[in-house]
This record gives sequence, C-alpha cells and structure tokens, in this order.
Amino acid sequence: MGLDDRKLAVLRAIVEDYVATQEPVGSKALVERHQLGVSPATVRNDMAVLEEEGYIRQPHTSAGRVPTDRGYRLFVDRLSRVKPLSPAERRAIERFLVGAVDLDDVVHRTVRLLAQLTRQVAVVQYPSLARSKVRHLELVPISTTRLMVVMIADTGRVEQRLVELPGPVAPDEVTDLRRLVNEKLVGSRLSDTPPLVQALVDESTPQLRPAMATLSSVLLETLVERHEERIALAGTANLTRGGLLDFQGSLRPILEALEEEVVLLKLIGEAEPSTTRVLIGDENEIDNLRAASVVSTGYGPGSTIVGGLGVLGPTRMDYPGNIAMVRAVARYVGELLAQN
Amino acid sequence: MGLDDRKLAVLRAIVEDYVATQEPVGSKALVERHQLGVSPATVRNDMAVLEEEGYIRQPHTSAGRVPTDRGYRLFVDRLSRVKPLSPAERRAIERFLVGAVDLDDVVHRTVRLLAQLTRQVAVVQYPSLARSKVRHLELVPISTTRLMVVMIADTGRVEQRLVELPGPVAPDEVTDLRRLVNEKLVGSRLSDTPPLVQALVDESTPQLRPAMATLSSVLLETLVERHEERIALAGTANLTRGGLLDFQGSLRPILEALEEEVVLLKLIGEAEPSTTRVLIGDENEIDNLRAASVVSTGYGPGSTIVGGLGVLGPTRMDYPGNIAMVRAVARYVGELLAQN
DNA sequence: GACTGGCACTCGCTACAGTCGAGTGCCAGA
DNA sequence: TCTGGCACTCGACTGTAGCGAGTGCCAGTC
Repeated sequence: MGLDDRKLAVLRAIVEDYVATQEPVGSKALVERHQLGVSPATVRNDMAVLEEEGYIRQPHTSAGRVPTDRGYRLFVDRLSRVKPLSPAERRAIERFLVGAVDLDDVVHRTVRLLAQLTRQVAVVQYPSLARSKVRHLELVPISTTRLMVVMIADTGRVEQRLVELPGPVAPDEVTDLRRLVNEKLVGSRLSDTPPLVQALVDESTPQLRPAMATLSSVLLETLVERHEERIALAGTANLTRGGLLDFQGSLRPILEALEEEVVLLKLIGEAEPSTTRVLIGDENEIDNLRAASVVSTGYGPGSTIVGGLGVLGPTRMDYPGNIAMVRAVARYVGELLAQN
Repeated sequence: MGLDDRKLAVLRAIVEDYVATQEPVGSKALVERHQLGVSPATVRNDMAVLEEEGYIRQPHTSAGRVPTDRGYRLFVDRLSRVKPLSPAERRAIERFLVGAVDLDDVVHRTVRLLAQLTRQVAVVQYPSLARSKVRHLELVPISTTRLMVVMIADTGRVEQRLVELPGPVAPDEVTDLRRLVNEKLVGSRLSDTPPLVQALVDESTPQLRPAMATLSSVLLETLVERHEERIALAGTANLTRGGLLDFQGSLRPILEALEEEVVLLKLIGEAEPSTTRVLIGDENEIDNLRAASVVSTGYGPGSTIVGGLGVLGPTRMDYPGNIAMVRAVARYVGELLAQN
C-alpha cells in the first residue's frame, strides 16, 4: 500500500503542527496552516489511510489526529528537512564551551549547554576508559603498605584507586614499580591491557612480585572489568514542560530510569561514527522509557569516537532541531578534545 | 497564650495522621485513632485554638485540618519522639556501605542508601576541600610545557588540573618543583594555603620561578578560590510519590533547584558538629524550595566535620524517621572515613 | 470552669442532564 | 479523483441537586 506524496505531506504537517501545539490536529486547521492545495475533505481521506497504516491515531472519536511512534519514525527517516542552527545557537555553543579548564569542566558545560539548547534532558558520557589510551600511571605512597594509583588517560580522564599492599614496600621499590608499569602500559588502549598486565606480574622480580600482583589485580578489576564509565545529566526540570500530557501523566518511570547509569549508557553509549541515532518511544528497549524518545550520537577528537552524548524527551519532540543540536554540540566537543 | 498538654497532643496526632494518610484529619477520626480520652467536640475546640495560633489550617471549610509549617516546626522541636532504627534498617546501612573501594564509591553508595531508606531525595556533599589537608601533590609531565597537577587530600579526594606552563621545563626541574611544593604544602589545610603558595613563588630560584608562578596560580584559583565542591544526588524519582499533592502540583521548581550545585551546598553544606538541621517549608531561603523540607547534618571521621548530607522531601514527611536515618547514615560514613 | 451532646450550617465531591462544537465518515456530484 | 454537504460522535463544559464529612456554637451536665 503506497503512500503518495500528498499523504506524506499530510503526515509531515500533522507531526509539525502537533509538535508545535501539543494538540491533536484536525483536517480544517491543517489546510489552513499549510499550503496543501486541497480541501479538508480530501485531507480527511488521506488521514483515514494514514490511520489505517498506523502512522497516526485519534485519541477519541471527536478529536483530531496525533502521530504514532511509527508516524514519527517515518517522519524522521524520510520527511524531516535538516534544520540549520540559528546564528544565536551557534554563538551559544561557542560561548558556552570556551574557557573550560579540564575534562570535568568540559563535560559539565556540555551537558548543561545541550539541556539548554534543546530544552530536553541532556546526557553526556565521559570519554570511555575502554577507548582511552594510558598516558601515565602514577603511584603515590600513602603509607608503607598503601599506594594511591592514579591513571591519566589521553582523553583527559583521571582515575584513582587506593591499593592495599600485602606487605610494606620501600620508596625505591615504588619507583621501580612505577617505572615498570609505565614502560609496559603507556600508550596502550585500556581494553588491550589484560595480557600486558599479566606479563608485568610474570616478569617482575621475586622481590616486587607480591606488590605487583596486588597492583595489577586492582588495575584490571577497577579499570578494565568494572568499566568505569561516567555520566553527566542535566535538564531534568525540562521533563515537566508540557504539563503532564507527555509521559502519560507520570514522570516517575522516567526519573527512575535516569538514575540508573547502566540505562543511560545503553541509551547513548553505543555510538557509531558519524551516525545520529534516534530511538522513538516503543523502539526503546527500556520499559520505563517507552513514552520517551532519545537522540544520541558519538563524539571524540577527529573521527574517532570516545563517548556518547544525547538528549531525552517526549516522543512529541522537535526531531530535526534536536538532531541538529546534538550533532553540532558533538562536533564542537570533539574539536575541543582534539586540542589536547 | 499557652497550649496545654492536650492541645499539644492533638497537634501531634494531627501531624502523625496527616503524614501517614496524606488527608486532612477531622476531629472524629482523631479521637478514634488516638486515646485522647475526650470527645470530638472538645478536640474541635482545641483545634480552633491551634488554628488561631497558626499551627494548623483548613484547606476548605468542610475539610479536616492540616498542619502548617509552623505546626511542623513545633512538632519537630517539642513533640516528636526519637524513632529508633529498625534492625532491618541498621542491617541495610551496614550491608550497603561495606566493600566500598574508594571515596567516589562511598559517596555514591551513601546517597543511594539514604534515598532508599528515607524514600526522599538524598544529597551528599563530597568531603570539602576547604576542610581537607593536603596529603600529596603529584606533578605529571604531559609534554614539555604541560603539567598535570594531581592533589590528593587526606579525606580521599583527588583533584587534578592541567597546567599550561609559560615555557618548557626539564624533567629534573619537575622533580624540583614537586619536591618544593610537597615540602611546603603537605599537611596543611587547603584554606590555609594561600600565604604558603605565595611563599613558594617568592622562595624559588629564578630558574624555576616562572613555572612555579603559573603552577601556584592554578593551585590557588582552582582549589582554593573556586571552592571545588562536589555533590551527589539520588532519589529524585521519590518526588513523584504522593501524586501531585505535595509541592503544589509542580515538580518543576524543585527539579530546577536540585540542578544547582550552589543551592544544594547551601542546603546541606553549612553543617555544625553533631547537630541535625531541619528546615521546614517557608524557613527555606530558596524560593523554589518553599514547598519542601530538608533534614541535614554533617559527617566526618571522629568528631570533625568534612561535609554535609541530608534529604529533601515534602513538608509532609516523617521527620522523626528521617532525622534518625540521616544521623545514623552520617555516623556510619564517619566511621568508614575514619578507617582511612 | 471544663467537657459533652446536639444541631444547624458549610462546602467540596459526585452524579446526571443538557448544550456546544470540533472533528469525523460517508456520499452524491463535479 | 477531488469536493461540498450533511449527519453523527463524543469530549468539554455548565448547571443542578443530593450527599456527607466536618465544623462552630450553644445549652446542659459534672
């Protein structure tokens, strides 16, 4: 069953009007606001077909039409025109991000910027450790049997962990450990380190071995296995826009989902290069988010991806606008990271 | 105008019932559920007095009574009995907090625990840098003109900053810088460092001075002036309990306030030793939180305070319970920190 | 003087009926 | 294939009425 051009135009008009007004849109209003060149009656026939095909639906008999998730999907895939950023938005992005002093700062500014621009909930993943390379490992003795391990990644991330050693270690032994660990690991991707770390233990002198064994197990456990991912969130207050119509009346499931890092990572963490992913309502695997849509993409210096970012909002959202903003912000952040 | 014991008992009963049922409580229900030993008519007279004094009010003429902020205040100050934690709650606290591997972990577990126990929004401030002492400063060369400064505080906090040096610095110069900085600053409270840092610049050799000047200005600016406070938040989904009756129908102002770190710090950051602070509705200085109450206290190893924690919820909350939980959690966290 | 039972009154809540109007589906005709 | 017209549906809103929880007040009792 084919949808001719006019039917598609009708769907597009319905989506655009509904997103703008948040009210079911009827055939008369539609022909008034858009130059469709046909009468309301004709539009009604088209609407009947669109409804039959599952792209729109009627909340009640005497109401106008509302897009379904499927309708939004078609709109996003085939009907939306790219919406260029306004000069003001461009300026906002630049102004917001200059002057960030460190990675934390960059991430926080980014997430707030995104929330402000899109007026949705913004999520930014810190550069993933799995995709970072080791730039330096520092061992700081806290006491004779305790070390603070500080790992600095090339993405700017810094992670630390306290290591309880099996026995006392002399200062020059710490120096040896530090040298060995750095020689072996600097420059390698974190996801590739397990064999290297194992080798470290095997190759160390009997003297250093116990300390090295503890150290390396901590490194493996905390930095590699327990994928230390971090997430920043902003704009939850935006969920309350649009009264209680969005999200079928209760923010509860949404807020609950947003508290789970795992969930957020799933949403924005699986980014592929230069793709913007759009998940609409039901397409979402997380039950709590069935009433929400997510627009996300990856970011990173140059063409590599080190993390994801995106926005979450009601299915009734401005997809073209949000897609444009998410992309633009990701690009800027990438440039910012490339400078380091 | 004195309130005799029975009137106080009536107020207490009203608060307890209203908190439990979330419905205005009438005179008849009151004498049925509590052993007041008098008739509804008498209770009505008492209620009239309590209302005149501003402790309770009527939502509408034909409804029961509801406590006012002032009523809650009196309840908290004079009427509530300490509510001991249940064994299950004690166990939950212990179970939740053992096995934390580092400060981040402790803070995250704590905030989730608190949110879960109280079923409110929980807020935990990381140990304040201003109240921490420097344990170690590490300088890691990133390139010849760039240093990563990593500060480790005795509270477990680790902060890092990238420093752009005015000119290239040789490895052994970095070693010198590191030694000097540590000699001078280790063991001192961060809030006391400004004169020490200044002295560092004054005393360094001409050779090292430019680098030291940049380094120290970064230290001052980021660690001392721009009070690097951190906050963890959990349980925002709990705001949606109790339908939309709490918070006069809109979560928006609350969510907005919770996004501002400054606001949160103000709420829980000004802790005094062994005091639990309770802010009820209007007592709150932040306009957005006029419909909410906050229970907070300080925590730290032993009797010192290094940060604050607390919960935020509707004025209609279980004050005795929440006070008990906040205190208990603070004590446990303090013990945990003392072990380091 | 303090408490109580009784009584009239208030007023929010619910149910029900009636009206209005936006929007529809369908059909005959261009 | 499109259009104008028309009957129909049904949610939103309004007005009315009855119910009942809860109150304030007052006269009477201990």
